[in-house]
Amino acid sequence: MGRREQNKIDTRRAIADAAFDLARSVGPGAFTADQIAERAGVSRRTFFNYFHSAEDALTVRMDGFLELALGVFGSMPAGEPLFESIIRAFSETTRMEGLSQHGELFRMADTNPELLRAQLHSWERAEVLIAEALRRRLGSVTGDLYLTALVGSVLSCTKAAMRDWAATTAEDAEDSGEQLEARILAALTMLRDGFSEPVASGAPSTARATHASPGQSV
Amino acid sequence: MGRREQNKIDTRRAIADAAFDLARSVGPGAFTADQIAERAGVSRRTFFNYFHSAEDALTVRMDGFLELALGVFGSMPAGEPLFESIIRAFSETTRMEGLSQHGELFRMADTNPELLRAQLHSWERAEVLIAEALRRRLGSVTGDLYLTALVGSVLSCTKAAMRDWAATTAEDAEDSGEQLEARILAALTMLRDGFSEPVASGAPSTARATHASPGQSV
DNA sequence: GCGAATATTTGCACACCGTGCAAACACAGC
DNA sequence: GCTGTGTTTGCACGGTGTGCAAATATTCGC
Repeated sequence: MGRREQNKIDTRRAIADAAFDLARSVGPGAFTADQIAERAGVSRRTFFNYFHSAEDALTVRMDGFLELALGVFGSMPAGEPLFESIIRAFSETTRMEGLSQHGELFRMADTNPELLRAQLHSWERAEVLIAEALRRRLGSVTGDLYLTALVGSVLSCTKAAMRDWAATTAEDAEDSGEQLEARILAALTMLRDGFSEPVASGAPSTARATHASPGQSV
Repeated sequence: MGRREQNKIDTRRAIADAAFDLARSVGPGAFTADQIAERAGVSRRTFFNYFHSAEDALTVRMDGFLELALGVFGSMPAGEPLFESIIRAFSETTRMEGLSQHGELFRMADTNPELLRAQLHSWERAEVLIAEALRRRLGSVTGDLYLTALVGSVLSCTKAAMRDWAATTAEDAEDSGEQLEARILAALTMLRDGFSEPVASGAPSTARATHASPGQSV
């Protein structure tokens, strides 16, 4: 990798880290682009070369999660039932590092509309990318509506799982990753089963529905 | 209704209309808050009393659609199968007036990130409201994750339907409303059936799956 | 290594944004 | 009318986001 590429990656990371540190210490929305730039050791102008706004610098991690999921999905065997691949792609992605930061960022969005919007945009971008990947996999037999509705629903369920996880799981829990994985699995299973019956709430992770239902041989 | 209330409603509408007119004539993102205010006959400061940004003034119609859907849903018989109510609530809402503007706004979002974010935020707000309504209806037997995943998926499907509709349907088509209704019905039916088999694409609206499947007696 | 070509960073300028504040104004109720 | 309350307005101010050109860093051919 050339010097140029590496420098850009480093700079981007430095800015994102500075933004996250600031958000953590003074709260989201309570700091300026200048402060981020200063802490990252770049000029204000350079900050805006990398991100459109302070909040955008906080979606790098979320983007990373979704890109990783997309990558994992791409490496699934093509013959595997569709929902199998989807579920495994997202639940395996929970084994990535730095997951607790995601929870923190999710919670921050509750008190900061701009950050929420930036995160929603991040999901939206992922939706487009995943829809494209899925189209390549399924070919042109499927309708656009089917494809986009499916991808949107999958991401909505994943989002709901992460929200629930962020809201209920202690930040430094030992089994944080497993907690998230269980919720993603649960939500996507509900989706595959058409939300047919309401699922009792309360303590999650017990009696997870893992029974691989028949059919689903897309 | 008192003078005060009526004035606020009028002002809000005047601003929203001014914003929409401007977006239509010069394009989204190509006008300032000052211009909206001037056209609406209020001061710049007053504009910001009503909306946080120029783009926010363009989500009033979308908010209206979603609030209307929520209202329709609330008036459904409580004993009706859940998906019946949901599908009817959204598809009946397509009979509202001014639907073509929604299509226009959807398309505008393709070229304007800020508008897209504002619209995503609008859907997000609706998601929260609908989840609350659903919780009141279903009681506390359902888990939070089930509820939020369901609502998110339903709205994702509706969103996908509107996107497809906005992209493929002529703005001034006579049967524009029916076109949208058919797509919403199709997408929500896919969801209810767990996206079990890929649906062939191409010309929509023929052979719509209307068969009321058994079960679903939530 | 050296210099030309190319990419990135930086400072500057500028229009615009979003909000606190207090005065002016409009409406409601008595 | 007169008073209390809610709304609009102008003003000021710090912050945002971007075009531009000069300065700086990296790459590549030689």
